[in-house]
Amino acid sequence: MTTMNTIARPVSSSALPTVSSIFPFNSSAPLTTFDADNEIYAPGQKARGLYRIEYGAVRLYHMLSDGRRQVIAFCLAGETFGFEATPTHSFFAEAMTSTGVRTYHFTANGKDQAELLGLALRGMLSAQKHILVIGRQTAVERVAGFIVDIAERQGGLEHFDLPMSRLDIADYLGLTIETVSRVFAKLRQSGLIKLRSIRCVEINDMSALRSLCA
Amino acid sequence: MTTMNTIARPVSSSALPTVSSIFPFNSSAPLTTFDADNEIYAPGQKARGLYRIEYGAVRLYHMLSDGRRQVIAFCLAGETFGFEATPTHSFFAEAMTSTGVRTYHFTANGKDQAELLGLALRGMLSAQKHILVIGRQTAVERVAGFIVDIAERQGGLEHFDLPMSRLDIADYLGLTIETVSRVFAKLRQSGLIKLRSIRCVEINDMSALRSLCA
DNA sequence: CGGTCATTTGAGCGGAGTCAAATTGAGTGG
DNA sequence: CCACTCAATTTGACTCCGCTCAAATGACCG
Repeated sequence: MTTMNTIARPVSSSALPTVSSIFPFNSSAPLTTFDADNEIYAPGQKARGLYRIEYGAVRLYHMLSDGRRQVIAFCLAGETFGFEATPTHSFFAEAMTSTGVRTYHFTANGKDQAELLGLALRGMLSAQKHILVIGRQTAVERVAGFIVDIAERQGGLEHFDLPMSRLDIADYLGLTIETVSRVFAKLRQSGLIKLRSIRCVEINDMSALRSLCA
Repeated sequence: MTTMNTIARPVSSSALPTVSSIFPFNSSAPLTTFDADNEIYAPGQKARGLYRIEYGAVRLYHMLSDGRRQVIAFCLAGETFGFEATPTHSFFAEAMTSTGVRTYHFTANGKDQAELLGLALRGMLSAQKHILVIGRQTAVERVAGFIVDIAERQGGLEHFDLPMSRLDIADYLGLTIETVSRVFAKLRQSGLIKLRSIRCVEINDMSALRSLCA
């Protein structure tokens, strides 16, 4: 049951995970499962611990009152989310596909604290880097960077499945679904990527893709 | 968004500061001073601890190779910055005005760890909220939210000085200097704010300003 | 008072958004 | 295996918010 959505996971220092992070503990909390698009938690709910994804994928997002949505992070298998600076959650967490998570609680134990601190610091850095992407990069740069990022987090294989829809990608990159679609088309027409299917991307020219990221 | 980050000095659980945070320790490290626009650290340099601002203000930013800049956070007096997920710094830190900072080092001591964790978590949340602002809000919403944020962090007075230039504001909000200037003009013409001087803002209608934040 | 730099204002452009229609594709049932 | 349905995605046409380029104004300082 460990490998369903794959994932090797060599954490290199340059490839930093999202808000979520590789979970450093051994443990065996009970497994909770969620179907696609089911809510794991919502803003205002009391935070009850950390969630480690056994299989599947999760989106964390904000929502404005008029419906505008901003996805903060995608968390993949092996990664951890649920950190909070306050006693209550600040975001929505939703399964993107059928997903299984284990919940963990931290103790005041020094080792736990140190590990949690590392996760929080990496989460902060990841969010800060995303600010640059959204604040100063063009649509092509954002999408190219996104593809490279997901490719690396999936283990760096030449092809991989996107666990998220075009709408999710758009809301993550601060774009619209149409723009994301057009950029994918452009990258495909330029020969940098191939779309084996709508959700399966094959990278033909990784270095060109990287140079597009600015 | 109504609460960009916010908040006056006493850190309540609901009130979170920027990347930087209110420093919870008593100590008396030596004071280091920087003139306006002087570098405190740069990406790649070895991180040597945390910096608490005694007076002045600091900007943390990213830079793309073609000169595009994204300010990640403004840190004001009393706040702390310099957290890193890696052994080296990831950003530029620069004094915005004449600034004095004290450097601190954390020990493996449990209390220190716990405090640092809190700072990191608040920094992460702050960055995540900024992603929403930059990814999904209009120019007017961003500037209105920014003014409210700074007003609250300056103590919630009816008027206050902006420690940063229009260019800094633009690079923080993912806009251009011209757009920031035009939005300030619009807010002034609408009677929501008054500009006592180019750097001094007076808020005439805080609730209208808040409702503009979306 | 003149010079320099920051900011504002104006005019026009363009990248990404909006609105709408066409196409693809995953299911579903016959 | 095929026909049909419905949702997701793609593509097209056009719009507009924020950007670019440029000039005017204002603030500060020797």
